[in-house]
Amino acid sequence: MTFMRIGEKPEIARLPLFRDMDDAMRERVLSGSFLQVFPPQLTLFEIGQRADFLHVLVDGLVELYAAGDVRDTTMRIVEPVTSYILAAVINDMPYLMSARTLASSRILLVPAALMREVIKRDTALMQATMHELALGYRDMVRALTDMKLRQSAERLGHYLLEHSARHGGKQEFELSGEKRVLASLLGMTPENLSRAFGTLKAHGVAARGAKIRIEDRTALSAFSRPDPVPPDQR
Amino acid sequence: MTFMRIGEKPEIARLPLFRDMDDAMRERVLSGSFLQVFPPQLTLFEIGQRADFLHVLVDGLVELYAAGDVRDTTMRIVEPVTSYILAAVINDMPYLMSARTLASSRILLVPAALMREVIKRDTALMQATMHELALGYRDMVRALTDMKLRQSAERLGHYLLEHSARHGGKQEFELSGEKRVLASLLGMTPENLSRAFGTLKAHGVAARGAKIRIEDRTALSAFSRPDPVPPDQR
DNA sequence: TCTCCCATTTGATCTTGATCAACAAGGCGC
DNA sequence: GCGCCTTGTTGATCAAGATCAAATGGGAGA
Repeated sequence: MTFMRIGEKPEIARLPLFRDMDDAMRERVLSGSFLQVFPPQLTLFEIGQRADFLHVLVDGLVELYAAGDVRDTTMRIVEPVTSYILAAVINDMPYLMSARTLASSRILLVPAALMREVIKRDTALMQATMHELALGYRDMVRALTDMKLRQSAERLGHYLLEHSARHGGKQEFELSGEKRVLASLLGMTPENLSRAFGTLKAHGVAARGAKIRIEDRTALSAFSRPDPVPPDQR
Repeated sequence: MTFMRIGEKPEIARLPLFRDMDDAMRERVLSGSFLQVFPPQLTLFEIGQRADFLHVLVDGLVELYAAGDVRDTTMRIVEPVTSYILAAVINDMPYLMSARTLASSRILLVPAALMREVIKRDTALMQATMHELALGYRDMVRALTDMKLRQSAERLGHYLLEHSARHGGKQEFELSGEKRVLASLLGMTPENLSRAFGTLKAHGVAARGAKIRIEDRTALSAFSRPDPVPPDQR
């Protein structure tokens, strides 16, 4: 649990959330926050807790998941550099999801009360927060329709296309995180994820371990029926 | 298509979204908007369109739905008095859902550009918008976990408990809208919704047509496994 | 009041994905 | 290098929900 005051974090300042705000205000936020390193597989917070920090994943990998009585389900896999659980912080409400690190991670912890206070003073930050929440809302709308309208292999195909697009559109890339987590994110069992990869072989996807190659983007796209509305520009 | 300038709409002014803003600014928003009456089953807007108006349902019933190639799915049933599609308006992005009236409805149409302009000028409105979006985001998180973790009869049970709570906690109430729409909202077929009502008979729910009576709230709650986090206060 | 129409319900069967079981394949410590 | 433990894959069966088909029933209009 190494604590350290923040020095210069240009990547954080470049985040859409903090980009447009007043420099002095940003400095105030950052100097009131700490950058902390967490080992893999560590629970960062639990569902139901009062939101005490806004998190910004600087480096590593974090899983957000919700718990039922019987089993958990992965809601989101957070890659750097991204903030998360903004909604709970804004409204000073309990987390709806738990979080754990999937890899050793560097996370900026912004005290929720500080965040709320600065938001009230800095209009640019408030506007950025508003935009961020609207984008998050739209992501969730897409995730829900995905779950309701597509079947499992289609969901996987869709995920691979999006994931590839988010990482520079390369046709070859590596999955982030374990397949079991991906399966849970996509709302299926690990067994069925395997079978879904099998199905996608016939639709332009070559997979060996975590290495994925999209050999026929058109075919995959046709199979997984992309959203009618293109992804939001961020 | 009856257009009318708005006169006094205290219920709209009382909405969380508009409640705290400057009176003159609110007047500006309202006088730039129209209150319009729509017949039932009319499409209000289609997925993919640029968001041109923020909607506030004053009276009636509206369905928001997303379309796949094969079938549609209901995303939300909007009851008065509530605003909707705020996220698309804020970010000036295309709608992710289509909307249709389920009953004859009176809807306040606020031009999106006007809304965005006033938000920039009125901090209280911006803050209210931010809160609203955060709540909407949390609703979607709940909806997604609901879909991923509960099976169909449990989803129905959960819906009935929430619906009852939202309508003053009465143990007897009427469903809003047709059952086919409810089925789609809950991510099942109308046939299975019928069967789900059958299942719930053994868990404290009496249904005759659209009239529902929750005879044993404890049993129903135990069966449908409520969220670990209680519903957000609005 | 009587029909007709359409939403809903009920029943039978089919499909998808979950579960259970066993096996393969790496990666890591000793 | 060797075994061991975790992760992923494959196969067989099971359960939930979808689909197809047909019957019921309630309400609006004649």
